[in-house]
Amino acid sequence: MPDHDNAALLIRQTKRRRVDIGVKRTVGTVSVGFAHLKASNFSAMNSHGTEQDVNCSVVQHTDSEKSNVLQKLLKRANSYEDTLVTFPGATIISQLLKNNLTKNGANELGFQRNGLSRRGSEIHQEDACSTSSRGSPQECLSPFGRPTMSQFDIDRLTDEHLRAKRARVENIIRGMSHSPNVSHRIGEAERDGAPQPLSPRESYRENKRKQKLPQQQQQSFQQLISARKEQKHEERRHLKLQLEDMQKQLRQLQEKFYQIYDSTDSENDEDGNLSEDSLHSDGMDNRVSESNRSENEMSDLDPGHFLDQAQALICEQTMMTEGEKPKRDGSRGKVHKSMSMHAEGKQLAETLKQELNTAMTQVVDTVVKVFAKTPYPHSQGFPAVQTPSERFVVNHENPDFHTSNQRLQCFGDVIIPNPLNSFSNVRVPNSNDQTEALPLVVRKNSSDQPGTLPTPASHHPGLHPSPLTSTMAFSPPSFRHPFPLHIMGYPFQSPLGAPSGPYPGNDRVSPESMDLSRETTSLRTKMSSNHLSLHRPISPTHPGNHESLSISLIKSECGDIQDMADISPYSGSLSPNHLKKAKLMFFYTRYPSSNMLKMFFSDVKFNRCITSQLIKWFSNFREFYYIQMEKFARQAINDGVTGAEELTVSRDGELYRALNMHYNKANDFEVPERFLEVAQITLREFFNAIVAGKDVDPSWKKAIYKVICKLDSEVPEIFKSPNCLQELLHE
DNA sequence: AGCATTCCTG
DNA sequence: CAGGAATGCT
Repeated sequence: MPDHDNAALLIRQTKRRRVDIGVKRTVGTVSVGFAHLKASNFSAMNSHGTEQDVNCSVVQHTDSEKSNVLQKLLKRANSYEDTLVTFPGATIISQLLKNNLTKNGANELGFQRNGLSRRGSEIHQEDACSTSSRGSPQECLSPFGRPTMSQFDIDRLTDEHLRAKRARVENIIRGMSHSPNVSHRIGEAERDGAPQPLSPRESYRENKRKQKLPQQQQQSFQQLISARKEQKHEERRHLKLQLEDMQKQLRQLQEKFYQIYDSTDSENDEDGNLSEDSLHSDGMDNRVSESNRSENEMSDLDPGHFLDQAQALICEQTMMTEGEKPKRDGSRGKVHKSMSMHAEGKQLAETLKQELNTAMTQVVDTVVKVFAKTPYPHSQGFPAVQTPSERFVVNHENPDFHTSNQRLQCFGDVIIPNPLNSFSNVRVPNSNDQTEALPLVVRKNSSDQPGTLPTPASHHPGLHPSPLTSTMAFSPPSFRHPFPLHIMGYPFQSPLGAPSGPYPGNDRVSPESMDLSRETTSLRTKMSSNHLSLHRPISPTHPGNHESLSISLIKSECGDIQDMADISPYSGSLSPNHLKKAKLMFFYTRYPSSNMLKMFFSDVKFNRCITSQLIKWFSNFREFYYIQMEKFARQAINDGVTGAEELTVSRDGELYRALNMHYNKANDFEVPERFLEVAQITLREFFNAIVAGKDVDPSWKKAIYKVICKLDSEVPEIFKSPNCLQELLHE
């Protein structure tokens, strides 16, 4: 929204206003200029608002969602079938498939809502499945539901598909909401009987297209619509007829099927072996009774569903479909058992087995090809043709069952039906594979853990391609410790602090610079990543020159190449201990002059870069300090504090804890009392200013800064010693 | 122009 | 904490 933008711009502009107190930081003198003082709005409090963003939506997988996931799979599996080639001799299942298609078309209203023939198209499959997710979820449960189709069917469906697509595109492009009764989503308009409200964006698009559409085209479009409606009605009648026909055939097939399996079951039972088939003889009987359904119930069974039942019977996994459907004692049951049917049924069973097997193989091939990135040899690696019963026996006994299920999780929202577990020889990701994303950034060893300096193993190979890294990667472990020191340009130093190694001329060596055990290594990280990875590789012929080369790189980056021969490894950069020292100094001085810094960091070879960095440090310190002050002042106001006198800064207070955590994280330095006083003054200044409403002034902090900058106290002399950290922290 | 400082961002 | 932008002083 424009208002938002303007507001943001305004905020930014006001924030951009400096709060420059104009402290001139020349030697020892502190002068305060007021003329140009400006202040800015503080936005520190905004950080509280981020909690609202932590509104994580927890995805809970309910059963219904699981079934949805299952249907997603099935949708995909159905679409995969479109890529399958026609199986030679696929007579029965082909017929089932064809009938299935027509039946779906007749049953699902969604199929007709475009007024176009979309049989066999992926869109239709999507519609059917998505619709069935609301109504009868079982319709799309099996990827084997339509495992094959004849070439004629494919051609016809493809043609219809193309026609449907073309017509639909025409509809969308030409006719979008020309008539109030014709929305661009015709199906919705027809179902709801009212045009869908359009978003402004959509209406904009429509207007654009409206202008380009002549009046005549609108009329012709309406004619087209009505014509297609008629076509649709006719098609619906035709489909109903087809459906009835198909249902008859289906019933016959079911009867034959059950008769066959009844006979084979009895045969198997005779030899005493409880084969998988025999185990389901009871279930068979149940299904036989189910074959006596009413027409309406039969319409809920598509051929794919029928095949699912067959699989379920064989593998003792009822495919969950029947349980949800109320069983009726059909009064029109017709169970014919004749010997001629028996022979015919056996042939039917064999054909069914082969069909199932072939379909399974094809589906699996397709699915695996789609899912597994690494292609595996087509039709290789599969066991010899098995009977469906052999193939489906597996699940509840298969030792690989659980791993297979786990493996399925690798497919995300796609779940492969259990029969596919038998593809244990297919190379798909399993539970032993890497399923979680590895962190791209290896967590650095904290220097809070003494002696755990980064080891070569912790380096991501892609992040540190420098020859140094690779060199060190082959160093013996005992050599690892000085590694970061070399990178940083630190001398290889004995723990006693005496300079050693190839730096005889180092008179500025300070032991504290070696005290890396506690400090964080941000600087080291930066240096190692910038100056080693991004710059010229070290010449392999000069393996011992890492340090000096690094130093030179660092120095040249600072634009100060003077006195290269006299470079101390310290002078090139500020160490983490320097930072620590600066933080401790902040307890005494908030506005140190550059000269003061030079005095207190005498072990540093100053140049513009170093000076700026040190000044920047203190600027950052102040920033944090004032942010905390304002935050706590506002918090006190919100808590009902009325007088600044109530505000105190004590060592057990939250404010002190925050400050101490920032400047004295290790808590190994005794914060001077004076700092508490200054902090309390600062806090009260903020409090009073806010209470007085001065914070409406963009430069309201200038007065506070002016006050605080005068409260600097003398930094103890011990800070001038390069060894001050040891002396301070170990007494 | 150079520098210091604040503010913002990552 | 550093980099960069903006700003203002000298």
